[in-house]
This record gives sequence, C-alpha cells and structure tokens, in this order.
Amino acid sequence: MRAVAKELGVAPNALYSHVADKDALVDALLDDVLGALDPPAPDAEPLAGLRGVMLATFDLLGSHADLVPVYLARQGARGANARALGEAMSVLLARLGVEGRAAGRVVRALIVSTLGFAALATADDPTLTPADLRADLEATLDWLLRGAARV
Amino acid sequence: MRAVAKELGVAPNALYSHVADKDALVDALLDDVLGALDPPAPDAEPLAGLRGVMLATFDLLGSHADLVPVYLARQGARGANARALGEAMSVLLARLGVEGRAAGRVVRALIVSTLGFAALATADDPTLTPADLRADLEATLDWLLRGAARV
DNA sequence: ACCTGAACACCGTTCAAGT
DNA sequence: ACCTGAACACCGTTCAAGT
Repeated sequence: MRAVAKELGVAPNALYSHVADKDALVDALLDDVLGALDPPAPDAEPLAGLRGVMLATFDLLGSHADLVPVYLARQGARGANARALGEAMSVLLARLGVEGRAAGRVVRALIVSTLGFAALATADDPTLTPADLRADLEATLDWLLRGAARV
Repeated sequence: MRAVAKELGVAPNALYSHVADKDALVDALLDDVLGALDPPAPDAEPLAGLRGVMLATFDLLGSHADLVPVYLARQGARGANARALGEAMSVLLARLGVEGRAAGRVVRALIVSTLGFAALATADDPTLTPADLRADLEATLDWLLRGAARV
C-alpha cells in the first residue's frame, strides 16, 4: 500500500478512500491484468480454443512474473474478467459433451495446471527454463483435455 | 519469526543463531511436514502407487491448511523428503516406460495439480467442499496418468 | 469526495554485548 | 554455542481533521 501510494505521490492512507483494504486492491489488479486476454470464440474448435486460452494465460503471467505469487496467494482471480473466461471455456466444453459439474472440474484442472506451471516458470531454476515449462504445460493440457473429452 | 520466538519463550533474534533467515526456517518446516508421507514402494503397481502418494499428499495438506499458502509461495518443498518422494515416483514412472525428461514432466504435472487442488480446498468456498475437490483431483490424476502412460 | 498528519500495532533482521 | 536489549527500516490500517 505504501509503495502504491508513493507511486501516486500521495499519503498511504489516501488509498483507503478508494479501496476497502489491500486484498480488495490486489483482487482488482489481478482481474484487471486478466482483461488483456481474449476469451475464446464460442464457435472455435473446442480443443484448440481451450488449449489456446490457457497458453495465452501462461504467456500473460510470464510477462507479469511479479504477480504470479500474488495470484497463487489469492487462488487466482475471481473478478468479472475471470468469470467471463470461465464461461467462455464452459461453452467450448459443452460442445465436447462436458457439462454441469464435470465442466467446472475440467476448468479447475486446466487453471490449476496453467497457474502452477506459470509459478514454476517464474522461479529462477536454471535447469527448468520457461520454454521447457511451457512445453510441459502443453503436454499436460493435452492429457487433461483428451481425458476429459474421452478422445 | 516473532511468533515462533514467543512460542519458544525466547527473544526474536535468538532464532538467528539456528537459522539463516525466515525462508530457511520455512523451507525446513515444509519439508519436515512432508516427512509424514510414505514414499510408494518401488514394486507397487505404478498407477496405483502414483495416485496413492498424490492423494496422501492432498490429505496431508488438508490437515495443515495454514501451510498450504506457504507451500505455494515457496513453490513446494525442495528438501530431502521432497526429493525422496520425487525419486520414488520416478521409479514407478520408469516401470510405465516414462523416463528421463518425460518423467520430470509428469512428476511436475502431478504435483502442480495436487498442490493446486489442495489450495482450492483450503479456500473457504461453500460451493466447493474439500471432498468435491478431492474427487476433482482423483479425476485429474487419472487423466494425467493415463495420458502420460498412453493407456 | 478526497486528502493529510499522527499514531497504533505490527514485521524481519542486525549489531554489539553478555554467558 | 546460544542468548539478550536496543535499534533500524519497514508494514497495513485507523482516526480525527482539513478542503
């Protein structure tokens, strides 16, 4: 809060005229970053569309590395943009015959893997480059989607 | 650090005679908790063994809910116990024909999902009970293992 | 409606000193 | 080897007051 206030050239407590507390500000920020993502079109090929959003999310998180631990701490974003992405994913899953509780389960599995590999990618382990982890994520997404769609 | 010191009835800075800094203490604690897990036997049925360790990990994290955000922040444990579990998993994967870089990839996919669902389970969302999320994890592990083993 | 100064109750960590 | 008191440089947040 103090760092944000300094950035704005304002006293730290001035922020509390605009935001309830730090968590509220952080949640708003996280969802805002997610706004850069295009939800997959409803008529896209479902497997490619789902794969595509998750890889785009991985790439987006890679360019906001400092935010990844914050996403983990808040267990992902839950704002309007996050919901819109989730709903677009559910539409594609329905076209694969996955609906209702099962769709929620697949969305969670996809998100958890994407966030998890993004987190590993921001750790600076020289034996595990971001490109390697992106390839890991691609394989993982394929396993999940193929399993969920019973292809 | 101050809370731990108080628990021990000691001045906060006394801890620095035993531990380099907070991260070192936290890493040691996380790996210590992991010591409660039995690595799967090398001659166990591979799919059942791998599934079993991950579900046992999920259950263990459920009984240490306050530590789950800490695991996320530190991207899992990397101590001796974590390594032993990883190696036992690699042995089972080798018996499925998954070796080398591919084995590391599968281990990461399994761990990321397990930690991720454990994190969701500790969030208090009334629409998503720990039992539901455990079932989600079971399905996810099956998809990953079946995909990785090409069954 | 939006900002300020001052304060409260915290942090992790260092340093010099004691036994 | 292990502890202490004192201090440093921080936090998020509240409260009363100003415009």
